Amino acid sequence: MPHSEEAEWWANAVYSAVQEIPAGKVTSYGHIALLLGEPQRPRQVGVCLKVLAPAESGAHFNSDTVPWQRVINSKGMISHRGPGSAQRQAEGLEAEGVEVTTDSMGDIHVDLSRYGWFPSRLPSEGADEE
DNA sequence: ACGGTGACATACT
DNA sequence: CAGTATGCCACCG
Repeated sequence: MPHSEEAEWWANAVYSAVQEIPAGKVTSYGHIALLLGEPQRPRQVGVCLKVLAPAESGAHFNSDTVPWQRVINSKGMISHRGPGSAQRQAEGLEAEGVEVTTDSMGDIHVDLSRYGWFPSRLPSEGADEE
């Protein structure tokens, strides 16, 4: 878990925003940051997902309640971090109906023009508050 | 304690 | 058009 209130606010905001991504759609780290009003912190979006609690942790936000797999980079590719984790992310997306393609180099692509979700504001925010 | 690294993106060279 | 630099900040050694 985060160690400061700032970090916790940020992580909370990131997870909430990610939960707004409809099933079958994907968005980018940078866009999440943009929606949160901090366009210069796409990396911290990734950091939050990296430190996201495991599903069995019982935390409010965990890898089971937050569709972290719907967040990819702005080029529409899933970067290979751990062995096979990118593959798992791709499979999860396919299970939601997102068509993914793997090129000869092993890079997994998602067609953002078809599956990209890039609203100018979070639907929840547009409704009220702030 | 401190510096390098990283689920990224943009700007500059 | 490809490589380099910078911002951001939690995490790891």
